[in-house]
Parts: sequence; C-alpha cells; structure tokens
Amino acid sequence: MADTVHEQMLRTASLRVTRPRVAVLAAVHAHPHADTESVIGAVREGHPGVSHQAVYDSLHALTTAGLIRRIQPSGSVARYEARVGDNHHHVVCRGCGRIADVDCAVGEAPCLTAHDDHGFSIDEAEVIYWGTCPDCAAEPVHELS
Amino acid sequence: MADTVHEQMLRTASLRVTRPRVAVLAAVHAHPHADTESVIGAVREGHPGVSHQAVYDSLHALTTAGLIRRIQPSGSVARYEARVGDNHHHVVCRGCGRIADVDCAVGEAPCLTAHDDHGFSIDEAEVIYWGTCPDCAAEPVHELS
DNA sequence: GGCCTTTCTTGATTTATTCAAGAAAACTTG
DNA sequence: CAAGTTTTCTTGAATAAATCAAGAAAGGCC
Repeated sequence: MADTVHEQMLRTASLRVTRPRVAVLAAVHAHPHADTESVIGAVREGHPGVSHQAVYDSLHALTTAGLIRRIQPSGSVARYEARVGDNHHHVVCRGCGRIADVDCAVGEAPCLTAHDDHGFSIDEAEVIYWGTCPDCAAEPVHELS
Repeated sequence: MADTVHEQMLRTASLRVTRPRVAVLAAVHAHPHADTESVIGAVREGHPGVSHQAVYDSLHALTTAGLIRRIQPSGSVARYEARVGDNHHHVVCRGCGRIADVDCAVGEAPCLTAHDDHGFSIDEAEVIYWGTCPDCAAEPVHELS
C-alpha cells in the first residue's frame, strides 16, 4: 500500500493510526487547499462509511500535530494543505477564490518582525495576497445589462 | 450632533444617509475590531429598533465603499475596523483572540511583491501575526489537573 | 489475547450569515 | 415642497459550517 508513508507520518507524530486519519492525510496531500467537504468526498471515495465528524476530528488532530496546516482566507470556509514548515504564503483570487502557493517574499521570514508588537510574543506571520487570477482577469465580469 | 462627520463620510462615498448606517459607522469607529454582534449591540444602544439585517447590510455597504475594513482571522467571525487605507496589519492572540494593530513591518508595503505570483494581479497583501498577548502569557493555562 | 483509552458513528444543535417579500424611508425631479 | 422612483429596512425563515454528546468500535500496550 502506498499509504504506508502516511501511516508512518502519523506514528511519528504519536497519533493513532486509523483508517479515517490515513485517508484524510492522503486526501489533503492529493488535494492542496481543499475544504472540509472536498476532503470528506475524497475520503469517501476509498472509504464510503467514514463520518463527517471523523473527518473533522482527523483534520483537527492532524492540524494540531503539525502534519497539515489550516488556512482560512476571509469569506472562505476552512481549507487544508499538507505543505508545512516552509513559511510559504498564499495568493487568493477575489473573483473565484482560487488559491495558489507563494514562496516567502524576501527570503527568510521577512515579515516576522512587527514594528510594534504591543507586547505580544509572535510566533508566525501569515501573509495572504489578494488579487485576480489569470482566468478571472481574462473574462470580463458578467454584468446584468 | 457629532454624527455629522459620519453623515458626511456617507455622502462623500455616494451612500444614502440612513439612521442604521450612521450608527454602524459610529459603532465601528468607537469599537475597533468589533464583530457583527457587538456592532449590533452598540447600534441598538442608541437605536433599539434596528434589525440585525440592517446592520449586516450596512456593514457590507460600508465595506464595499471602503469606509470600513473587514478582517477575519482564521477561526474568528467577521470583524470590522474604521482605520482604512494605511496598510496596517494585525496581531492576533492565539489564546484569547485579542487583536491589536501593527504598522507595516519594513515601511512601505514590504510584502506586496510576491516572489512568484502565478499570473495573479495582486492588489493587497494582508498580514496576520499570530502569537500570545501579555495577559495570556502571564496566566498559566488552566489545565485540568 | 485482553484491557484501557482514544476515536469513530450517529444524530441533534448551535451560530453566523444569507435569502425573500413587503413596508418604509431617502434622494430626485417637476 | 410634493410625487415618484429607487434603495434600504423590517420581519421572519432558511442555509451552511462547525460543534456537541452518548454510546459503539477500534487501536496500542502489556
């Protein structure tokens, strides 16, 4: 089984290896930036009986363990990706909501130094670039004439 | 009335001046980073009969007009602030959700240049710093013993 | 292999937000 | 300043994502 890789990741993170978790981890790897509903769909292709709650629980456990990352641009539902620990960011299309990965702008965690941190101890700088994707830029918006 | 300022802002933005809108605009000015429910509460202190839908509509109209800004950190409901057009960012406490303003890190829109923009035309870079606020850092988390 | 803990299933619930229809109010024009 | 047109507000229902809860099932350890 190709799943052995994912099982291994779970064990390494001291998480119990269960069918739903392996499937969720595989689904997030296969579909970057997928929302919960998509993950549920992908999981059920291989394992029809898995409950949505199991997926929610798995996503939460995997996120807490750092195996996946949760992102949630304004106005969107929660989405997940398997690319973690490399300080990359995201571009989000205002038109269609499409998300693409963007490597950190100036190299090594450039934004992590806030000018005045108000006494907060900061551990992460999350950057979301907002704009328009090529497709949405190409097609003129369908206005009611 | 001190509301004249806000009425003026609405007119300048070509928005109709209505009681709910003036009250919402004032509420967002008075309570930065307030969520919708708080805004509804603040509005109703002066105008008890205003419906929640009117507040939702007003917030949307004001946001579209650029008079207020909507922010929504992961896991939070929508929040609004009246400080617009100055490219400032936010620190969010992982413990209590508290939000504070942060001026742009390196000066003039430093993060606006993505390394590889995937063909997107980017118009805004939103930065959210995640960390722990002084209060939450001070009190050791209440664990179940 | 048995036991204890964690996780999954089932099903209901909450909460933020949106949708819809008619009434009311705001700007415009004569 | 009064009538008309359009927008916005009120009322009330609906939707969608996520969470809560109780018992059943499965995982890992001895």
